[in-house]
Amino acid sequence: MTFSEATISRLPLYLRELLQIQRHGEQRVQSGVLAKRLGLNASQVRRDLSGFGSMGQRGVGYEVRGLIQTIQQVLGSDRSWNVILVGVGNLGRALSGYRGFAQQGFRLVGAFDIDPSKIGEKLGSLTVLPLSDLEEFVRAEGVELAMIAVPAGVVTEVTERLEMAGVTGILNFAPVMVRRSASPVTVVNVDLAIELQRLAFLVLQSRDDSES
Amino acid sequence: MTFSEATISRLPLYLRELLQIQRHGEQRVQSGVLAKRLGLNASQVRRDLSGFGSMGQRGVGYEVRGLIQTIQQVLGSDRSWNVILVGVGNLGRALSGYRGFAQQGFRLVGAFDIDPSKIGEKLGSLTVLPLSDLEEFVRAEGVELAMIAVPAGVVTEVTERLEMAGVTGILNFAPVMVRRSASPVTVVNVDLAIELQRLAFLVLQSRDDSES
DNA sequence: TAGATTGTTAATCGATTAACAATC
DNA sequence: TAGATTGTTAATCGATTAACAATC
Repeated sequence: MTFSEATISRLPLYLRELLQIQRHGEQRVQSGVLAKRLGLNASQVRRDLSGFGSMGQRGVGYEVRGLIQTIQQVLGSDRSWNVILVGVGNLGRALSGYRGFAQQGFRLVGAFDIDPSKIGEKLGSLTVLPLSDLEEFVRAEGVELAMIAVPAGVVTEVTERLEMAGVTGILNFAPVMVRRSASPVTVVNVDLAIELQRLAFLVLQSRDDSES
Repeated sequence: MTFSEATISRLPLYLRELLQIQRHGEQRVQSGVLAKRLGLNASQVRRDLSGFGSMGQRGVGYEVRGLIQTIQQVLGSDRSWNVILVGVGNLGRALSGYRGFAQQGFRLVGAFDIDPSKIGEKLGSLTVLPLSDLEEFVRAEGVELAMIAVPAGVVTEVTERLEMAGVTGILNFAPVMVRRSASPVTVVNVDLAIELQRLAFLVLQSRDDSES
């Protein structure tokens, strides 16, 4: 069971739509329906899904429940992940309250900050801990993933400490690319300003198109 | 001056690195340096940048200042955009305080919520306005872009209202895909849970790799 | 001139799509 | 059986990369 880069990036999208379809009470879905909802081509959807082996029935479609289970298994959201948050600013707070995470098996088990005024503060059911507790906590709780929402200047330091402590994946929201030298840590960078920039560019482009 | 999809998605990344390089005091940069910083191939960088016409000097490199200006122009971040925020929950608050926006020409000029308890609240220098003021505000202030951070259930309604009011671009942070029928509005969807899912998958994959 | 690096071509690689036989 | 939809092939399209002549 191996998938292309492009297919992998679409699996979470399929999963989201399928969960929605399931909530709607549908038991089956066709490639054409999924394609339309996601703005893709039906052939593309069938090709993506065929990576799972035979999941569909010709003339009928795909069983929603089965597809969901399989995709969740591939993505690792059939199991639970212990996640910590480093940096309890505005963005960190937003992340800690984000509903979507828990639904996909991500359990926020700890939150850290360096600012003494924030230590001890409540974040839902969590208490903000000092950054100095980071390493011990990661080991004791078996933390695998970390979200970092700290100022750009301290990203490198925090990343290194997480790495040393044994975290295996980092979701970085600071506007600097985390470079991992030759370490075994996987990093995904999310830059909100870049998304806004992409939007602005697309808007300009669609204006040009409609003029010509 | 026309760019491929793939190149466009990299332009904001080039811009970010170039700004960093400039802050460092460097006046010139080579394709190989940019490539390394962004994890790309040097040929790819040269090919991307060659879309601007001749910006580099053989044997020397590219002038940082000139590249920055050109990319900003292409992306539309050489001018200023009026942006509003709809939905002042945790995420909305985080977005309103995000430093990166202003730096790239995005001016947050208004914030809206439907919850009466939030109306009148201060958000930096802004005051949260009731959703009922949306249309008038958009027209009066010449708002072009909107960020929406509202519950999934009201995304469609909010989107339609923004569309009718004349907004041309929407950055959607709610975990539902905004579908634009045949409207002229450009939408970019950002789903934070999906990024965490991608991370988890990549972590699983790197474990498999290192085992085999 | 000698060394360095661009700009661009041609080759390769990967992803999308149309089409249709297989089959429910 | 007739209608529908999958799974898969082959064709197309687009993006990446190596290589090197052009030129600073």
